[in-house]
Amino acid sequence: MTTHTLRYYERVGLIQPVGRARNGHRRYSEADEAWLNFLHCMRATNMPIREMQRYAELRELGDSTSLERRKILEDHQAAIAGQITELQKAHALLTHKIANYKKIEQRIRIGGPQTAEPEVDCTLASAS
Amino acid sequence: MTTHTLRYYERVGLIQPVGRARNGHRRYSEADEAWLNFLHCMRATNMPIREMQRYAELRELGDSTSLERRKILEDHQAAIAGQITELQKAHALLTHKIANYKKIEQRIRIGGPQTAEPEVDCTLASAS
DNA sequence: CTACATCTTTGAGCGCGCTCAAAGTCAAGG
DNA sequence: CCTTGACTTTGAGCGCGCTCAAAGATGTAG
Repeated sequence: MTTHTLRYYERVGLIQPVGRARNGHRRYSEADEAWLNFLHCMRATNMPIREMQRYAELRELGDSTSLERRKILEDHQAAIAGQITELQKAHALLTHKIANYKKIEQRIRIGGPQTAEPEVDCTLASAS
Repeated sequence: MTTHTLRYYERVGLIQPVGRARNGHRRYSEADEAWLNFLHCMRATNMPIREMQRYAELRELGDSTSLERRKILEDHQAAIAGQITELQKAHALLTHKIANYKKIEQRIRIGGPQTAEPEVDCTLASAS
């Protein structure tokens, strides 16, 4: 996380004005770091800034917002589950395509028939 | 996939000029659809357009580019694996945080002690 | 014949999430 | 005293991946 990003997060309200040293420099407490870590983790899993802003806002309001905050996290967790599924599908598809390329390379090396089993853009459905 | 996106992909060379009906309208063949499906799958897993362009370019050049194309796919597959790991970590973290929220809500309902076990921004390391 | 919908083209615009530039302040080292 | 360097501020700029607007051609229904 760059200083630029930290400033940006501060500007858009993701983090509250943080403590300063005597010279005016920012000093991040451990609590700040934990919160930043959490933010980073959410961003890394594609939570939009707007949603993080909403969450941060509720957090400022205290425990009474627990339910709403929990809903946000549950929704995001579901989104993550969906992403994992997508990624796993793609991963499997790539395994097939890579194997196919290995076959092609084999054919080229042995100077075999160049026309048999042409390359196919296998879809997820028919991942041959 | 919107028509806008299809046009865009054509413009940037991800798909070759496609067949037309007599009136000039585009007609996508099954091969076209398979390729688009593949592109969609790669985009959905965060392959940058530039990399897809590179791949498409190599594809136009035929089997002799097999090795390089395979490398691209292998790299992307590794990237996907990394993403899955990240997502799984976040998923686990959220499970903990959600459980914590449920506890808080419980405390609120029974009017219990409001100060015990304050909320914590659990990190990945210490996901309590 | 007249609407209306659906495609075509080109080029511009936009939302997101940073990322950087410019100018200034302060603290320590030589 | 002077330089170096790390921070500060504000506001502008950018790369990505679409997304849309405007104007025009063509086909189908009433």
